[in-house]
Amino acid sequence: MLSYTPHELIQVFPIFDESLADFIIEHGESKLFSSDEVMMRPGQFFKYAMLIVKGRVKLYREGVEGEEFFMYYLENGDACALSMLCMARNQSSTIMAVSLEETEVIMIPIQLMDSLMKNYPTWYHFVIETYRSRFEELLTVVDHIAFKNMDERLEWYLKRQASSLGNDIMLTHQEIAHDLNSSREVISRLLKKMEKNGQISMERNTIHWLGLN
Amino acid sequence: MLSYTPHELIQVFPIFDESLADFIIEHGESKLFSSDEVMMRPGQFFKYAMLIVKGRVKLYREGVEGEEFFMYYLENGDACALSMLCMARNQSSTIMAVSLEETEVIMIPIQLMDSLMKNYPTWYHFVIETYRSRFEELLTVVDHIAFKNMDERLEWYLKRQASSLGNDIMLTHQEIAHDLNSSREVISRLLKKMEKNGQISMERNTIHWLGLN
DNA sequence: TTACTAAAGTGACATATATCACAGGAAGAA
DNA sequence: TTCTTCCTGTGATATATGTCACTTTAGTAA
Repeated sequence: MLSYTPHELIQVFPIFDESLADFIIEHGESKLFSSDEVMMRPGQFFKYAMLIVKGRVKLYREGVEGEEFFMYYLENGDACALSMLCMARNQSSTIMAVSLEETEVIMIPIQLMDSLMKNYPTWYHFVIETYRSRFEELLTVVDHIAFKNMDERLEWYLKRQASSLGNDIMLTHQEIAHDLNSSREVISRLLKKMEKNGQISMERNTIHWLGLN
Repeated sequence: MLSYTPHELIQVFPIFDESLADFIIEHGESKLFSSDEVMMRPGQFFKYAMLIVKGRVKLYREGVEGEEFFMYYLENGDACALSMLCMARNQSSTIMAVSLEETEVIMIPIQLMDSLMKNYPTWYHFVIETYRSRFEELLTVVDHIAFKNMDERLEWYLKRQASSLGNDIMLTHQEIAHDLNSSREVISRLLKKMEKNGQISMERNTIHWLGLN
């Protein structure tokens, strides 16, 4: 039993209708993650679908030697597509999800999925839309690593950060390098170029996206 | 009205139950693609979900300058996850699907999706499984281009080809290079190495996967 | 057979990115 | 303040891959 009102829920998940909201409030469980908690880790087996009510979650792929590769953020109104793949055989999905801020999540037990699907058309619309948007996001990720050089990838990365977290991007060069599976020096040099081009300005620990193009 | 018997359909799509098979036979449309036909192209808007009954389809991503990047094959029993994203706004999804052999497809008009979802639980299981498997496949694709060097990617590529098309891989170095968005010379050299390592043997137009590791 | 074409092999060089080594500077701790 | 640590800048060099130029080979058509 959740402590939201249907109205509150619908504000975050506009696709939901009243009856679906009621059902979720009745049967969902609430969970609060503090900042920098690991919410999902490689090899984990999921018993819940997770809906993000508030906060921000970073999803990234881990390489066998501990490399990281940033994929996307989940924010309020999003669901974790991967947690919905929970019914999958317990294949070790090497994906990591980490909260970047305090994050409020609704957990929906997997046993309820079938009944939700059957009885709440808006639920499956929501699920399909979740898959669709993540799928498309993944495709653009593939595009960038398959076809683009690091300078363009960095630019795209910063653009995404800016649109999600605001124009003051509080990340070190090292962190950006991690996310792009590159090295700090390379990123520093490319950032320098972008600064000369007037696309960004830099401070210690922060990059200001000037968003001129 | 399709010319399959429910039994035939269920053989190809084992997850289907009798009533779903009946429904699809009654309302689906059949389409035959000959070899090397473009089945889906960038920017296309879909009015059908496509199920592959027979044949083989190659899905690849196209870069802005005409580069190619192989993603996966669809075979009998598969559905095109992307065609199921049809309800999506008409965003130009820059993906290409080309038949590699004569390919038999069932087309399900998009208007039927809601009713299928609602009335046939096995249908949404099928849809979810389609998404899930393609999503996972995409994730491993991301892994490889993000973390691996060309030699490992080539090896993985050949392994996938072998498991899908058999151990005699009838592709030229040029074609492989295209699929990996690399260049022929690089692929030739790496193949030479693999031959020395005893992983493959080579003939003109064909690579024999020896599958020793 | 001969001629032609597509596929494959190979050396030389170009480029992007990774790596190493180190220096300077800013922020925080003592 | 001084010390220390972390962030950033930068040159030198290594490596993987891409590109160019050319040769060799295998199959095919005449």
